[in-house]
Amino acid sequence: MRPLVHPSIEDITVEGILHALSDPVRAAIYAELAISSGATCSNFLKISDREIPKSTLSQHFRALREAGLIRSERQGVEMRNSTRCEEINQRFPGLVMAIMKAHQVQAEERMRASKRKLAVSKSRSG
Amino acid sequence: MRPLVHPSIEDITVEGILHALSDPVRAAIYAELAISSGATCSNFLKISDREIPKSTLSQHFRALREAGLIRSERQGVEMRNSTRCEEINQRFPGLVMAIMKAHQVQAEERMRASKRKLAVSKSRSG
DNA sequence: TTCCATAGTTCATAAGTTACGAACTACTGG
DNA sequence: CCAGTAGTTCGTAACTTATGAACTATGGAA
Repeated sequence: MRPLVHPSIEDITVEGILHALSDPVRAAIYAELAISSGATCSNFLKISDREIPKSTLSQHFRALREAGLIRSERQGVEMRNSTRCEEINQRFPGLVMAIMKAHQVQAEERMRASKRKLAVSKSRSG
Repeated sequence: MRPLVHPSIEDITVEGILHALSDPVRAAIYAELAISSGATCSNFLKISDREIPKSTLSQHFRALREAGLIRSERQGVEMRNSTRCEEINQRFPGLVMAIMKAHQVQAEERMRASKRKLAVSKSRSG
């Protein structure tokens, strides 16, 4: 089994970061990790109402890791993941924060939209 | 020929923006447009020392347009392109600016790196 | 008009990327 | 050593992207 690859800070690219975070599942994983550092992969088998197969999840973690966004370390039988946000923020100040903030804005909008929709369907049926 | 698609501001997604700007050619086009608004597609047939086939370029413009990053308008025989940065900045404050800034940091680093390399090869040969 | 040139789009397809089930490896406790 | 849990790898099907060739759209000249 090949060892985990973590790019050194100067090998991290903007393209890589953007690509990694342009996937909604990976963005959600990253956001969650930013809050609760040290989570394992299988903590995310269910994310935002979707079941993710574990092989897919493994690939998502690899993508985040090889883009330089997270660090993964084996701890016994499981994997502890944490963000590399301080490092990245030093190299690309404000980048990751702006992206996370935008994702949050969007999540809030979607929540509002789904509430509106629910209200409309209730008023139609009732 | 199907008409140009420009998403309305509320249909623009963070995923879409990140994906569009995760390609170095598209990021370069966008950066250039941010400075010199109104450029045409064929202004970019050569970008950062690379020849881009015009069909490929057309697809890149479509990607930027459908992600909501640029607006394209036919003007006579050509297409005038401009960024939608004010709109986007209203919805996702700071996002696009942070990305552009990061791309710039990286471009500067690469320039420094290539200069160092050149100096090394000169000192070896001389 | 008709024809030509310029600017860009579309289409077919080849090349590359991603998703996911099945089979694997790695570690732990009994 | 075995069983169980956590995660990885591999094969392949599905999707995406790049590009040449053929097309559309527009404007000007004959």
